[in-house]
Amino acid sequence: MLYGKMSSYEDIMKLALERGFYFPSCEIYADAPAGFWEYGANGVSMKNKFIDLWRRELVRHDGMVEIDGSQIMSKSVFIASGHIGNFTDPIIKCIKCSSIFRADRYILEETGENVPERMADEDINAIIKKHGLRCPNCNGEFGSVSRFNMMFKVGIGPGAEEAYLRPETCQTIFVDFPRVFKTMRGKLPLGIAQVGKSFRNEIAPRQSILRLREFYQAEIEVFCNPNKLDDLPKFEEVKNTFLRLYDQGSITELTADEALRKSLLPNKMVAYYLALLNRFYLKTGIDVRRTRFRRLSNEEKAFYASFAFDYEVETSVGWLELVACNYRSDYDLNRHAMISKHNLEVIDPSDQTKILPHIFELSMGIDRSIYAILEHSYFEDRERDDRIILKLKPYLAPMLFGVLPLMTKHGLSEKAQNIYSKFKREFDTFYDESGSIGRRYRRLEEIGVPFAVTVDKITMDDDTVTVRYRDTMQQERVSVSQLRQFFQDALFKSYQNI
RNA sequence: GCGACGGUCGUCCAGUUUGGUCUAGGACAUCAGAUUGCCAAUCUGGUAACCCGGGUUCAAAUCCCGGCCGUCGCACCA
Repeated sequence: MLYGKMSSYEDIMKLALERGFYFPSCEIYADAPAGFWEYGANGVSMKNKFIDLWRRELVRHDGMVEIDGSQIMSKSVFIASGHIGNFTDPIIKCIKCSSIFRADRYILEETGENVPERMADEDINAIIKKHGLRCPNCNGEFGSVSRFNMMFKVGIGPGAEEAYLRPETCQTIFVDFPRVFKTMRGKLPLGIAQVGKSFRNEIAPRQSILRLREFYQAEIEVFCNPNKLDDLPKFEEVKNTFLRLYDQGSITELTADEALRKSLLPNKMVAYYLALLNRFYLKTGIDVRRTRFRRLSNEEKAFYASFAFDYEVETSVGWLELVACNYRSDYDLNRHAMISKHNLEVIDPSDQTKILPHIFELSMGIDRSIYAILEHSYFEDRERDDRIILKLKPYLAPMLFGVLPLMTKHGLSEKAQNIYSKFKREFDTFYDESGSIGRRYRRLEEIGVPFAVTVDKITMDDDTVTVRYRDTMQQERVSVSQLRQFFQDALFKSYQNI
């Protein structure tokens, strides 16, 4: 690889701030809350292209349907989903030093007494009193139990009717399932996908876009017949895809097929989607040798999951969870059917049986993925060339090429602006005549622009330009009339060759 | 949320110990001009900051209080 130094969180943070990939929300105000970040121009462009890639490699590839649902959903949705019952944690606060503890855990730890999830606050208070529990930090007394929920509550309309910002995008997919299945003439298995924002009131948001209170998810919910998880002909096309499975401290690399035969994966349905996911991340330019699928233990996995794999990537801040792959069984549809009193069963057309589908999901964190791509693409060499290069794939780079006149004299500016105008609606490109040519090349490299088009004196004679390659710094002469084809090919080839 | 430490141009840093000489300095970046004309060259000039609020004082970037944010640790993490 080019250059020795590993990129760090600080490098990426600095680049993001200086070059407008992302930055803190409301930053001109002192009361700007933590956990909210904005994408700037370069960040948005890259994020949009990431989502496009996700659509190509997963949604379209697999014939899924995509929806775009509301971010605010009714209270009933979250009663059904379990977020209100399971995620209002009882907490106790020390009156003296203000330390906060999970009441149920603390009581269990100190007394061995089990606190059921739905125990009333008064009963919990009584237990604390009975055992005379005090703050372990300062021996102060505890105040009475209060509730903390990770969801943001909102009041709808003048009556302030209780509703919540969704803590995961998938809930809209679940509640929309019957209509989407009908209107899209659905057949099992059916993938329903969604990109959008989710909201969690994290206690301690940290590390910029790695742990946000408002964040982007790209979720895929595959609705399937639980009796046919191994009846999946399309598995053949991915069976030789290599997967890196992590278990008991070590990573095993083997094909999806082998993983199935060794029972490291439960069925073809899961193996198929993990393989697709792996292929997708290969195309993002993340170094897949630094990724793994980690099977979660019973203690780690979410309450709705019967088994779960996390797709993780190694970065300078440790292993980062990018995608949660959960087998949610019929938990969600079952609960929504029960609470809403709608029958959510469908006919599996393949054998005309009526079933409540099971769900396997790929829940992707977009912000973290963007970060991981940036970090794995960042290279610098301070000693030799003093270059910082973001080696983004051309189809993910914020800009595909810059148009630069070698000098501003002899009509070169005008010629270059002409070329820029010709392509600006078709490609992400921009014009720059400020500073020396070398400086302009460096600026492009730093935000990952893979090509530079330079207009020189020869251009004025024969209408050719030089195209410079970011990674090699090599140049070739291309006729202006061939530029469109050149960039279309470049995009296509970079995409095909992976 | 708790604890420790910190917060000065876009970025990094000096200045805070001992209040005044700070009308806040430098480097890089950026903008304009000159010059060169294919890899961060040079010269000239410019833009640009003391996190917010309150207090002490003749005087606050500097001291005090509160808040916010950041880093780390604990806790949390669907």
